[in-house]
Amino acid sequence: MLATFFATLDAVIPLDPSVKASIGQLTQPLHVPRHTLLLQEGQVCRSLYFIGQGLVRAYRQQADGREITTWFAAEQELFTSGYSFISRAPSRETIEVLEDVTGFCISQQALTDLYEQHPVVDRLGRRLTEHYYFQLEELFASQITLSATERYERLISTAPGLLQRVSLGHIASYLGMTQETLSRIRARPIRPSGPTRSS
Amino acid sequence: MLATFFATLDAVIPLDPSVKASIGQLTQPLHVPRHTLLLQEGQVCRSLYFIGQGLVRAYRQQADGREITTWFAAEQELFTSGYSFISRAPSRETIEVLEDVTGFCISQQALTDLYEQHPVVDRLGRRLTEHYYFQLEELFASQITLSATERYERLISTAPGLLQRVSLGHIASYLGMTQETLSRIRARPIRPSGPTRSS
DNA sequence: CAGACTTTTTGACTTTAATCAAAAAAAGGC
DNA sequence: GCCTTTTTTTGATTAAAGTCAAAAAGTCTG
Repeated sequence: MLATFFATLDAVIPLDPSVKASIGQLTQPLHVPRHTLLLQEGQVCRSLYFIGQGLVRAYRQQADGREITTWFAAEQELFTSGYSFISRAPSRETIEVLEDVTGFCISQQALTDLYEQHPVVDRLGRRLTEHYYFQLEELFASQITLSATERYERLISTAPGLLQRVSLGHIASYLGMTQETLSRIRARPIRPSGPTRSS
Repeated sequence: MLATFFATLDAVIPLDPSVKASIGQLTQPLHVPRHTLLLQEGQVCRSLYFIGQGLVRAYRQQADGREITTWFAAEQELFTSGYSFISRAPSRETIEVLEDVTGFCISQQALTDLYEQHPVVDRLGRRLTEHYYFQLEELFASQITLSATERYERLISTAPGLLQRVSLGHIASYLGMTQETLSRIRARPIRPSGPTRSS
């Protein structure tokens, strides 16, 4: 439903009905089944997507064939292959649908039109980009400063539902460790997380 | 000189003279000596800076007292403590002047005024944020996928001058390794970077 | 529900980089 | 220029996570 899409955007910056009308006109409904590759490495990402229902991930294929998951996106989230979409350059990442997706998409051209028609969309884009920047900044900091175990614990607290929906292999590569390491971390007894008195 | 500042902005998006006039009015000249802390952890970052001459770094202090350098900025670059500046929240990073800086700064309020006066500044901000996002994305990918040696080699090719200007301790924490590890990497014989025939 | 395929776990071993400690080299201040 | 302070290097050892291999558990599908 478009309403949830608008609600998500309104939370970033309240939009006039005229802006919403334009967005509504330029937005296409989207229905893609599991296992679909919405974008393959080397292609230019021509759309910005909004997920009403479902789950996707992006990954980069390394020279040795290994896949590194770079992000996940689920309900009420926007996604695209950022650099490719903005710069019209071939993408270095592949976008894979992990759970059937229903939602909306906006083409590059449609977004360009929106930018020209409504200056507030530039502000919306700025706010969203800022938001994603700060999120990435924290993720990066955690990668530099935390151990494998701490990164796993951080994921549990920032995205508790994800573990139940995504295979451990994908999670492990997202956390910058091997599947075996993640499996061993999970097998370890839970460490006490604070002073607990058992009288 | 303001001209180099405008040239940097013009490279992102060409600005009308009226916009430049507003920017010029709201911009303060900046002169800070080496060792100055432009921002300390816990303070709100109230300015966006442009460097005409000089070099700064940002770092986070970890619980164990260790400093992790999160970025460097030098000539013709903008910097601020992003999240703090945008959200008016206490900064988690400290900004330290490594080489005397001359440049300009714009206050939060001035930037807000600019956004209201000239919609094109929203677009400028969006483009700049996008640019920094993609840069961070690549840095993050390199952290996940590359070995310590490869990360060092990447830095040499992406920022060749930095090594001559910054201490190894700062570089090492920026690259996510210890100073000792970086020192050992540098001491190692240069590995052949391609097939070379010695007839 | 049986077999095939995929995912997760476990084990033994290796590699990479961190840690702790100290020496050597370089930079700064008087 | 000399002494102090900081930075960088070197050495020995440890810890963390990766690798390779195989077993176990879980899923999908006809």
